[in-house]
Amino acid sequence: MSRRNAPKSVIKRLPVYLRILDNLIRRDVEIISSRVLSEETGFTAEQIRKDLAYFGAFGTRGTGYNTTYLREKLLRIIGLDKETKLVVVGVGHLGKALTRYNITKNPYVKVVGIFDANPKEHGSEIEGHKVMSMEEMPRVIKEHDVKVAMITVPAEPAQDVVDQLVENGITAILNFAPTKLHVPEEVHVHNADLTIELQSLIYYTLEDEKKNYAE
Amino acid sequence: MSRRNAPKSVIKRLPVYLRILDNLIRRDVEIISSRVLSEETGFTAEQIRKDLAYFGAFGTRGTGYNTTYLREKLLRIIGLDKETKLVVVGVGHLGKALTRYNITKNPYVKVVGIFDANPKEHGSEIEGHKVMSMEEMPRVIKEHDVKVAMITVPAEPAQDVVDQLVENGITAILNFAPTKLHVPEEVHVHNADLTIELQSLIYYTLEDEKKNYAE
DNA sequence: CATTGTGAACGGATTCACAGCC
DNA sequence: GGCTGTGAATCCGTTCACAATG
Repeated sequence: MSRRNAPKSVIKRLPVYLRILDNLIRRDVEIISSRVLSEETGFTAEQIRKDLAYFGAFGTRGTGYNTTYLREKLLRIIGLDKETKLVVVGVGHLGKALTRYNITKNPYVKVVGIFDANPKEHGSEIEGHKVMSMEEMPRVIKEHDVKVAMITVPAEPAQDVVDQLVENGITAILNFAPTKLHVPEEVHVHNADLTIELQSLIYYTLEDEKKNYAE
Repeated sequence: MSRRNAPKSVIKRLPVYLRILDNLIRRDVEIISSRVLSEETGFTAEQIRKDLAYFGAFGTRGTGYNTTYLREKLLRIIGLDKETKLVVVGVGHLGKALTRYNITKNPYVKVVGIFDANPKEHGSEIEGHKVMSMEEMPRVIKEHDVKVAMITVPAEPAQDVVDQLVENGITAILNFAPTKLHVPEEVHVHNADLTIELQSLIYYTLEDEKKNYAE
């Protein structure tokens, strides 16, 4: 069955399923029902079945899903069946931590270039990877045919950095800079904005205090 | 006009508006139309007007919105008109970086406690704040009446940490641990999961390669 | 008979279109 | 005239209910 254009919300859930399956397989669980997946993920069983059905019929009626088989299908669907190359731009505290996290914890992803505008950082190492100058970025992206970038620069230079990335062939950007990025339609941006998450969370702490907002 | 129960999607956009307003005010812009806000945020002008209308009529027909006035309203709506106290649990590389980020970049938020299970971290400082043992957490939360927590512990201990937080009165959790947290209905969790963001992004890099997934 | 896979019904959020107002 | 505020129409994702099937 071929890929129908699944909604974004579905795509965001696929990595969750993958993570649960990894855990189950580690515990030698071979079969899993949508009901149990539901308990593990917090999504409804119907939703899980429908999500998977966007890409094919992977289960067995009356039984459930084979964990190993489903995991392999998900890897293929998400695009993790082959290693994804990644460049990182910006190595402040957060950039360093996130880069380290990706290098050590994300087996499906390979960091092939780390860049920063600050010359003081050039040549320093993060988990054995040297930080390079921005000038080297185009060469590295082309050399490895990189499509995915993570940026953790401040808000001000972010758009300029993104323009350079897009110009050199990047089509997917994980943005930690606290700003809206403008990119061509074919380029995908996922924003991971700490401040927005935290502030919208704070909203709910006063949810029950029924207050007035005009005057 | 009083707060009607606005959808989650609206709440997530409020901090975006706030950030744009902060920038505009810094540039001495006094009036802004929903159309220009639309260009700055990427949301449609109608959506912006509707979002704001959930909380009141803050604009002037024929003119637009007064930036300073709207900013103040938004601060009040989100709950940022008074300082929000925050505790942090887990100070690995990522926890340290995020804590630093909050202390230095988030003026509306005040970190009142940083905790870690690892005794080696106890007494070490992050931007002048001492890291404490988990045993001190209940006291600090009660002393400051803290409602919001950020957790950056590994997946395994995350649920246990969350249970402790909830037990001590935390009602809002920003979760960086790569796992689903189970909490009572009245507790709000926002997940900020790097791996999920990155993996779902990778999906889109192969969007155009029309492939088959069942064999 | 348990569980998947799926068309139909539902509901919530976005967009449309325009009335209301400065 | 221009821009906000908003009911109505639309779109899209979730839930429901059940047919299909190992």
